[in-house]
Amino acid sequence: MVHRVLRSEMNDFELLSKGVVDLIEKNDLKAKLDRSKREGKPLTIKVGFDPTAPDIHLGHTVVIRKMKHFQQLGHRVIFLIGDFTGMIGDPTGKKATRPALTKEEVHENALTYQKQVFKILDPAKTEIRFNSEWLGALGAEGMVRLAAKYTLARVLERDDFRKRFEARQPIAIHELLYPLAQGYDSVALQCDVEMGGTDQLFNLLVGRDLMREYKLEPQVVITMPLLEGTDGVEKMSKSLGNYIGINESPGEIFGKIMSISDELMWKYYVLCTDLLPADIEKLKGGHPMDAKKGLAKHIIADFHSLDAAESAEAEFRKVFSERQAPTEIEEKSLPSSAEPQLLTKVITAAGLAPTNKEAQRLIAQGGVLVDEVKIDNLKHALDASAGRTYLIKVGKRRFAKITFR
RNA sequence: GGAGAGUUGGCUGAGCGGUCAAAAGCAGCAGACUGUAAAUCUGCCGGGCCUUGCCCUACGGAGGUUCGAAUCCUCCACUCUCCA
Repeated sequence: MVHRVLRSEMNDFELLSKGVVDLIEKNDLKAKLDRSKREGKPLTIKVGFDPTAPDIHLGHTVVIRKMKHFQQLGHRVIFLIGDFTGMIGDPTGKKATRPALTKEEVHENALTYQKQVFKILDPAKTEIRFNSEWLGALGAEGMVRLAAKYTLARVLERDDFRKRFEARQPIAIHELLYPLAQGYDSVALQCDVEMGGTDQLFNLLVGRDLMREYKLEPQVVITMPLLEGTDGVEKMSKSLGNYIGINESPGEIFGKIMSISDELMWKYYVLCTDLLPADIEKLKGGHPMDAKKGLAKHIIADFHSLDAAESAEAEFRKVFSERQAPTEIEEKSLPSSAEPQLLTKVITAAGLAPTNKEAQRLIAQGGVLVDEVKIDNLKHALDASAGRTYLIKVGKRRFAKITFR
């Protein structure tokens, strides 16, 4: 419904270029769109995904949302899973090379991807492909021939490589082959458009060059902004722990959205909702907290439902604004004993703190409430006879109802 | 192949042979405040122990020197630089 509004108020080119960072070349895209309309032939759009991280978060959805826009205009969208490149493994940093994925794992991950990605994309209009299909067939000889089409100097133009090179950090040879392999995907699929985050710009442009080498019409390259994670600084990623996964519970998403800074919220509005730019401007006049709640609800409605969004908001108000216990509290059973048990031990046993030491700190800092009463005595012990139940609150948002049995 | 530099806690990055569970910053956690799990301020930030202290594990790996080693020596692994 929202996208209908978008379409009716923008022409195709405007919709497709909304929010993009790079669009190379504008005129190429216009020409392709015109020709597609004239000949009734949809364009082929490719976006590649890493098979090792099948948890889709909001950062991924920025590009996926753009894929959806292409779909809405009737184009052919290819969700490309980089199983070949994934099998080689990307040895970033000092850690050992990632264990190569087996075929089974790759397919399992692909299914996980599908389940999530179809919350945004239209399954009927999405083609899922694996690049091992053509890269595997290339063989060593083909790979060498492919490598012959590019030079080291050109590869080192890539900012990422140059920085690492200048910082004297290791670069393994096969990493240099990555852009080539990715570019070859475009050759094999004869893409009209390839999209990615701004960090992908170089790889996408290599695709353009390689297509020329193979006498194909070069693809249009579109990059989308990278979405900062909940910390507001680093790009959203699972390994940094600053991500909001689309499979997370409504309550979790709501809280995480509320934790982003006021400034960052507007970027999320542009990139993670289909609201019209004009409507977003209007929101800026209101109270930031209301705008942020609205954002959280939009996002939850996309991946869960409107109802879920409403109840997540109610729950948030209850727990954080009114500081009450949440409606649903995790229940834990612990073995009873005749002797009273130290609160610190109980907290750790209930999984509310990772270690005893941590539990002690939490108590010392006044972060622990038992049955709504603050406990600041490290040696506080609970009557642990069978049947006793306590409501323990640790910090602002960790609750557990524990029962001794 | 030769010469040299380096490897420290989740990350960045200091560390004179004892006063090092290891500076500082970031991240994280807690408290206060508030408009939110925003911002700001304060505190905490390896683990164990009914804990004012004691014990265990930790500075790439394995040995060694020493009363004592993150700090010195040897070997190994890995990374980088320069020369070929």
